[in-house]
Amino acid sequence: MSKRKKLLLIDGNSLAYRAFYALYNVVDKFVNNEGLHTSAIYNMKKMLDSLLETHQPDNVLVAFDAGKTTFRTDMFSEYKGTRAKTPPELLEQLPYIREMLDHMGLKWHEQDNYEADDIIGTLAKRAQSQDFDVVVVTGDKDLTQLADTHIQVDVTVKGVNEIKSYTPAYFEEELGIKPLQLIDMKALMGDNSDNYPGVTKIGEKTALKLIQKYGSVKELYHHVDEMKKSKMKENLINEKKIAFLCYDLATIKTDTPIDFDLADTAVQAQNSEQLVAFYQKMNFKSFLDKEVLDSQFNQNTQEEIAYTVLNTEADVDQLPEVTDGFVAFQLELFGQNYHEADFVGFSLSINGQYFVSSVIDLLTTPKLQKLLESTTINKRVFDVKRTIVGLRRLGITLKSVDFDMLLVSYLLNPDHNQNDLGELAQSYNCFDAKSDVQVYGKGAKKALPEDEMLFEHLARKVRTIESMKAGLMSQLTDHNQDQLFDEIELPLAFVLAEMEIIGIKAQASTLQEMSVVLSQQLQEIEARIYAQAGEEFNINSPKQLGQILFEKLNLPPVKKTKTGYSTSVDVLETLKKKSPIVSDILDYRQVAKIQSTYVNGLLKTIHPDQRIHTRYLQTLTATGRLSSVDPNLQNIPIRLEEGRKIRHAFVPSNEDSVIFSSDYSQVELRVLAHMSEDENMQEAFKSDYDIHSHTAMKIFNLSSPEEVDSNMRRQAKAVNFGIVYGISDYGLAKNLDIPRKQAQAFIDQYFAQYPKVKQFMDDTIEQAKSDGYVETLMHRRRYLPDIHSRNFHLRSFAERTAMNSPIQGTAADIIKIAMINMQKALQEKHLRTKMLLQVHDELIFEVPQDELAIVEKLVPQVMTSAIQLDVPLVVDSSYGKSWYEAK
DNA sequence: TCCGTCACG
DNA sequence: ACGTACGTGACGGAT
Repeated sequence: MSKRKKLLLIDGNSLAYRAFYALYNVVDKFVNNEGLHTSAIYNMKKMLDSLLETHQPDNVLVAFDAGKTTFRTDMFSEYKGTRAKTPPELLEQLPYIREMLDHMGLKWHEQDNYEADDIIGTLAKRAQSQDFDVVVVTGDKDLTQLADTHIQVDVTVKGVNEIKSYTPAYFEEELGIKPLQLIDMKALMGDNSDNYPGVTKIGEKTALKLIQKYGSVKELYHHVDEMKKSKMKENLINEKKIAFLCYDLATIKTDTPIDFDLADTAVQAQNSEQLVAFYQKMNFKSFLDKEVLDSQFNQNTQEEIAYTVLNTEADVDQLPEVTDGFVAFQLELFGQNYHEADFVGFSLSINGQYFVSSVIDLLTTPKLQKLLESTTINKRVFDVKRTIVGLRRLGITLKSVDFDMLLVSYLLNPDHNQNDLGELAQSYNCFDAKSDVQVYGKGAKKALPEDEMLFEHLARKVRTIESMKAGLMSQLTDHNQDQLFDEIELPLAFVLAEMEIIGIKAQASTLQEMSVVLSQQLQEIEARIYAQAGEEFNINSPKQLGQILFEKLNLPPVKKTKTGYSTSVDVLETLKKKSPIVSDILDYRQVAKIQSTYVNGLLKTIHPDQRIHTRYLQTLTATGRLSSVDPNLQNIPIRLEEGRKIRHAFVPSNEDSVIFSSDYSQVELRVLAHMSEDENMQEAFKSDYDIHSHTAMKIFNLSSPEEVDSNMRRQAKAVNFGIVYGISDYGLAKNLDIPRKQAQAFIDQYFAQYPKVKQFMDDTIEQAKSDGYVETLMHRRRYLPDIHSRNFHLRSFAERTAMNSPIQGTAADIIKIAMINMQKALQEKHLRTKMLLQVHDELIFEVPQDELAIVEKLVPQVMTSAIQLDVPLVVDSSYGKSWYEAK
């Protein structure tokens, strides 16, 4: 006897509502980083797990309602017309529930014109005839009409664990009718929540009595004349049509035209990798962290590690000679900022043996220093730049590095930029080393553990670096990224380390003088604002400011944020005319920003050597750009004169030098011209036209540059920017403050004039869809899983990202190559000129006067020849006695 | 720790 | 109908 298979049919909408309202009182506690509510997703996951556990189904289908209009609304336009709108906090979660089902290997379906009920009814019948036992799970009693032999309908009472199971027998016992007679009952009594009326004055009790007596609506009307005279009889006769309409409305379809097979609902293996990524996106710590990881550790860290502790120079002398040609090395620091963080210790692996120490000075013993500075023994590390800078503080110059676990992981997937060795390894399913948080704790509790625990942690780190190398390097080759790592990122780390170590001189006195002036200004503006507001309040508080502007002064609130009124610049700009206080607030904001972020902020970061040593994050951005922290020297003001003055504080080390700056002109558009191979665009750059004027001619259909006025050029410039960002009519319209139709017309005209740009954009999106990622010229990758999302917002975002990333990323590749070549050129020519900063398309140097003539030629020459494109690269340079004057 | 705001390319 | 320009970091305030 063959065992019947089991099919679980789930009413997705009903369950999602249950999941959502069960956590309604804590709905705001379930919000992920991006502000998305996650309560229903979270609870749905728990419910699904519980259902799968209980029923152990072979097949599962989760059915959803497709939309408001169905064949039932065609029959009766008010059908479900009184339903309250789905709360937005739930609505936004539905796409993610579907995504989660995909990751879980469960099929889901929705179908235009039909409700979830009809999909369920149809499949239930189909499965019944194909030797399945069917369980329907829903919160909606209507579905109980499906109960039959081998079809059981479970109606949720509370959660999913408390249910009422409807079988034909239970039906008979409970109501004295058969399941299908429920439809007849509904025809008479109607349904309030679905908003169809039934026959006047007939409710559940009367309907049940009538159906028990006559068996069906049809039979009832057969005998309606025989009924004795009553108001009810009148109603029944008058509303016969309604009764039959309601009969049809209540009937769940069992012949929905479904375009897939029952076999397609077989439960698939869940995709753990995608699920983990999904949990991370949702911030579902409980599903991810503790239990999962801890159990992994218990199972996987069985393998012990033996290590030798080095305490004295004599211990170091006992170290074996390196015979493998390489060592793994970890320099442990307490804190992120390696320019000043305390040393914790170090570990290394030599010929498969592990050595650890917390005596940092042992690194400067001749044997170890020689090892680290050796040009023949390769070093394998996690975060080479951190290691270089840290060691330099001890007077050691790290040389010959052939593997950086962090850098390689980042190139393989820029999302894998976890700055923590243990966590990164864990994401690759290597559970040798714990994360630093697991060992050191976090926040106020962060502290060094006992020696034994620390030493084991350090030993495991180097073992992890070693064990990860082969796999990661071979993936690098698979990705065609060997050159990107060997010739760009790895050498760049050494260049960046030098720049960070040198730092840039910042004159505290200049900033302090500014601080005095700014404080004075702030006080004056503040007084004016208080006078106009009629009270004192905290201008820096958007909440208090909103109350003053929009409640007390009754200015019209233009835009709202999640938490209240928006008081951002564009809002205030539109309110400027209405009240003079608005201009004062804008001024206050501007001055306060300069004071707090730039004057006071920068003052705090000046080291005793009078210099600022930023850290470039080489493994952070999704596109391949660098970022700069502690402090960020890539967003020093320049656009407005008041802020630009900050640049007066950045000066050369000595009086005989100048600050010299070179920047690429229109590098992203040139990259686009190259990558798209668009002849019109390439022609503009080859002929050295003003690209924005050129675009203006194209989109405004002009025949000569003289016809381009400044407004046309401004708009064309915005279009050019838009193109690089992955244009949309909406975005362009907002930026230019023009109607969307006109924005669309600009875009259409642009693409007509630069047809291969359009082709390039389309191809890039296609590539993202088929490969899952996009690439730069140097094969830097970015994965875009949301390109397949059925959520419009996410999908559109992924599409724009697909268009932008290869362009922004290639520009990043180019300047990185230029920086490596630049450093080499300065060294080879024995110049004293130092490269100090990089600001995405700009390099800043400190140049002794007597080298100025050379550098003025050398820098542009190196930058423009970094890569050979089909269009020329152009560099503009300038210099002065401070960064301010290098403009 | 998150949010709104604003500085840069 | 939906509802956004791409990439970053730091600050003060609110929670």
